[in-house]
Amino acid sequence: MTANLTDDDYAALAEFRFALRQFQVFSEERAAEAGLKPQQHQALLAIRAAGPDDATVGYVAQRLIVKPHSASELIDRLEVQGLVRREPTQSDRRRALIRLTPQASRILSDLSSVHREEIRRLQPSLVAHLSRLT
Amino acid sequence: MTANLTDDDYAALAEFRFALRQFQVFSEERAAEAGLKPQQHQALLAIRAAGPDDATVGYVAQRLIVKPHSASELIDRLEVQGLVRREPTQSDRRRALIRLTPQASRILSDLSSVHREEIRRLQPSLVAHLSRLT
DNA sequence: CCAACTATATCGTGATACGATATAATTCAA
DNA sequence: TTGAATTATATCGTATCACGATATAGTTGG
Repeated sequence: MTANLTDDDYAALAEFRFALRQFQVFSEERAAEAGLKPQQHQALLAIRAAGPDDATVGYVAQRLIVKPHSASELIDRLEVQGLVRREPTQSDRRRALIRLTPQASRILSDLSSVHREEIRRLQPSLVAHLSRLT
Repeated sequence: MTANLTDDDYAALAEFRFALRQFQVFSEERAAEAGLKPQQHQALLAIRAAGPDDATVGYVAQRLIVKPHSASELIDRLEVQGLVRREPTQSDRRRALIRLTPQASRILSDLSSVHREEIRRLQPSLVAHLSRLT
C-alpha cells in the first residue's frame, strides 16, 4: 500500500501543488478585481456553461461540489448583487432556473478571457509536473 | 482585450475547474481520513519537500502562498497535534526549523502515495482539458 | 391520496486566513 | 558602535463561508 517515496517524489508533489495554488491565487485575485468572491466566479461560470434549462441551484451545487444549501446561499448573494436572477419554472415549481444578468455576462466574459490566457501560459508547466509524477 | 468566447470555451473552462475541484475534494477527504485539515496536509508536504535547512515558518508561507502569520498559526496547530516540532536555529535566533515527527512522516507517506496514484489516474483527463483550452 | 422523496431555503456554528499590531533579532550606514 | 530600518515570527479580534440540522413546498409512486 505505502509505496516508497523518494525525496524527488515529495518535491514533485509539492511543486505540483504550488503550481495549482499559484493558479488559484491568480484566479482569486482576478475575481476580486472584478468584485467577485472566488466561489461567485465559479458559480457564474457553471451557470454560463450549463445548458439553458440546466442551471438550477442543484446543478450549481453539483458542479461546485458543495451542498445544495450552500449553493442556495451562494446564489442568494449573487442575486443581491444583481448578478443572477431566479426564474421560476412551470414544469417543476420547486426549481428555479438561474440566469446571468448582462452585468454578470460582461464580468464573466472578461474573467474567462484572462483565465484562458493564464491557463495557456501555465499549460507547459502543468503538463511537465504531471509527467514528472507519472 | 475581451476575446470572443464561444459556448465551448465556457464549457471547457467549467470542466477544467470541475476536474480541479474533484481533485481538491479527493485530497481533502483523504487528508480528513488521516486526521488532517487540508492546509495541514499541504504544510507537511511543503516541509518534507524543503531542504533540511529551509523549512521555516516563512518558507511554508511562501509555498502555501499565505501570510507568514497565517503559516505561524497553521504550524501552531500542527505542533499541538504532535505532527511537527520547532527547532531553534543558532545562526538566526528569530527563525526556527520545522521538523516532522515520525507520526507526521508516516501519515504524509501514506497520503502522498495515494495522491500520486490519483494524479496518475487523472493525468490524461487533465492534459486533455488543458489541450482543449490551448 | 398519502407517504416518500426531491429541491430549495433558513439558522446557528466552527474553522481559518486575514489585517492590524507587537516583539525580538538582525543588518546596515553614519 | 549604535540606533534606525528591516526581517521573522507571533498574538488578537474579525469576517467569511460551507456545513449540519432542520424546515417547507412541491412532486411522484403505490
